[in-house]
Amino acid sequence: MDKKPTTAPKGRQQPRVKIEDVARKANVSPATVSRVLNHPEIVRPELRDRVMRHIADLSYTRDSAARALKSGRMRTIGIIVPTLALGIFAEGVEALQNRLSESGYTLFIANSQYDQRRELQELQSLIERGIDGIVLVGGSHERELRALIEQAAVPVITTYVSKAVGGIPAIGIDNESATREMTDYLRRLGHVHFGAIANVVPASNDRSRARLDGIQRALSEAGIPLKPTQIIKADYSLAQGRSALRQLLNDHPDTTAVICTTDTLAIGAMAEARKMGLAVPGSLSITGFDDIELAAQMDPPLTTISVPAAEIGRGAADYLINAISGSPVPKSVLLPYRLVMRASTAPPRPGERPVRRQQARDQ
Amino acid sequence: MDKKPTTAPKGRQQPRVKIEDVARKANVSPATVSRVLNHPEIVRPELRDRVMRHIADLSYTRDSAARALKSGRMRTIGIIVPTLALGIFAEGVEALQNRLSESGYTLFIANSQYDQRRELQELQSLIERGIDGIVLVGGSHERELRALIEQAAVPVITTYVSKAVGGIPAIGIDNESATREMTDYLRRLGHVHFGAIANVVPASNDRSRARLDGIQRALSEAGIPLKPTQIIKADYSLAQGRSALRQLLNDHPDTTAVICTTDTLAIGAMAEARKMGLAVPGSLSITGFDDIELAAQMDPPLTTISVPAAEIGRGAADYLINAISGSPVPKSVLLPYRLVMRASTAPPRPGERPVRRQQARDQ
DNA sequence: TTGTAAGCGTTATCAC
DNA sequence: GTGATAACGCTTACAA
Repeated sequence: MDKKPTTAPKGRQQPRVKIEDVARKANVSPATVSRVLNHPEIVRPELRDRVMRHIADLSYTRDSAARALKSGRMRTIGIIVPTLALGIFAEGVEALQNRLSESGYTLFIANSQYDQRRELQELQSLIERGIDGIVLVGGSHERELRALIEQAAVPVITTYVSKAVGGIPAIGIDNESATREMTDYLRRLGHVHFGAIANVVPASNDRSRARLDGIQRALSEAGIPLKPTQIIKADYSLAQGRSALRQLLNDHPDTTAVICTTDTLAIGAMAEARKMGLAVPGSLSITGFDDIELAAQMDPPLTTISVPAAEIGRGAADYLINAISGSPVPKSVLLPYRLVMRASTAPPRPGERPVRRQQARDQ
Repeated sequence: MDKKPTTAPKGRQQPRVKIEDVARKANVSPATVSRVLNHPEIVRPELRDRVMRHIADLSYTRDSAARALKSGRMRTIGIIVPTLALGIFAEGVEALQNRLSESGYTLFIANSQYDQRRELQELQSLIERGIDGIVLVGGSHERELRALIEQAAVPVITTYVSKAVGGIPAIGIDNESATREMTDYLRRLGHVHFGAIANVVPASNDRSRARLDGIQRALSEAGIPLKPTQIIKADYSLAQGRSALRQLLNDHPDTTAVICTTDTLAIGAMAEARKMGLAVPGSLSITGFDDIELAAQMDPPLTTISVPAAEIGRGAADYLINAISGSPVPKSVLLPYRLVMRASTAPPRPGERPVRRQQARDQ
């Protein structure tokens, strides 16, 4: 490790060039320079050009702190994600940032590690920074959060869910409806013996909760409600997908379809199935959620729900930019998901599994 | 899509509570309130408590723009990553953010999409925002970048590489040495027929370039230099890992070891090998780089290089915090990587290959 | 059309 | 130990 210590360059040593310097060089008043920058159309073209030249010459840039102080606007948005480790959030953040950048906004990022207490602290810190808008994930938050946001009078939007909760507008998909649809699809394939693997740890993850609800309701309505032991609770790691499948099949060897609330869990489940010598989808259908890049590349490719993360990010940016400028904004934005049927699902094959199926589907 | 438009709440409508309000309520001068906040130890305890109570009562928070204007410090760091889609960057960013948050700093995030021109623009925007420090990735940048940074007199550090380039200190691993070690390891296993799959698209990716260099140099020194057709250039997608392996084996059917500069490429290569009926590691050894979560979960688990992304992020934070405060900082920080030997590598089995290959093709 | 000048909210430097 | 006061760099009435 190269540790030769040198003294760091201390902050701005050369005093920053300011508007007054430009004004002096251009022989105009600071106000004119400011106008050239902010309302070029009201400055005489000839003068404007001269000023602009000097601005470029001195490579002058405005001090954003001073601007913010004067205008009350930071041109800054904050986002708090549970974690960046999940590609789905990373993708949304990236899209958000790109769109904001186009509009001259900059993005503060913070992460809560799925800890609502910490989310509140980060929000506090963001608000103190004077952000003009805030992006959250999901609808499950600490009590104080709403008061904090209201007091700061900062526009807010929550993402990856579709229903406004507690007055906070949302942009995202209907998670419950998505897993309902997935469940129905599997039912139509002929499956009767289901299992669910859900990343409902921690409990604050309301997206996964909704996904699990969708599965449970669809099956209840179909008259084959899930028993508690048919629901394996996990976090979002691949390893837990593995152990969850093992546990599920241990308790319910007749399972023919496993619905996971996350691709990562599904991929773990697939890996375990392979290890157990179970053919997918021959002996066991497995489904995921999110449609991460890897899903399509699995062997077999994973049937899953595609979540429009980039659109969510862009939409959140647009929402906030409009809200800040006082433009009309929707109460919430429901984005479509897509059920992507690939090769990890198929009709169950009666007879081939330990347990008899009265299934009528042909192969 | 729920589109009922409502009028957005416009910016701060209630005037923000300021230091003067607290001062009036507490019957002290604004200066005292400021001191309570910034140097509590020099204020009479009794007075201090009273002021603090009123601060809490009004839930007063300091205006960061005004503070920044006065102090010249924004307590803000910026980072520009090529993309957030790569887990390795997301992990580093998260660690960076966590450490900064502990120290009262907030992180601006921007992404360049591997476009150096865009990196420069984002940097410009960050500097205008008055950031106190900047984190970059890699050592390959636009010409103007250095001048910009120097002029702004902002401490900077580049990450995921270990050598300071052009006066910009670095924190990360020695990528070239890592692949060298990987290559040597495979050589010791007995491999002679190598192939490399490198994500050297786009060319600005100097980390991958260094990784490829490591492979090439190690093999040159061993007297078995790689032919151009033994090097497949790719981007960083799994799909390209697949096609790269196919092309490689097409041109060089006798290949027994494939070194990839990225886990994702390696996983793609493994998937393709399986599809071609090639046993890994029996017929073909495959290695990755990064040690993403999935690597250990593959079947077989992937031999790879573990990159300490979280340490890089934390280290970058510490570096900048020290640099900003004028504390001594190292010229660069070389972090150790780890060669993680798992089951995707084994000694070559001469003679067994050609036959299998044919069988695989015919299927 | 351009210049003058008054703040924006905070903190540091002075007096007291 | 505490209070008045003067910046920090910019924008915008208002005046010219």
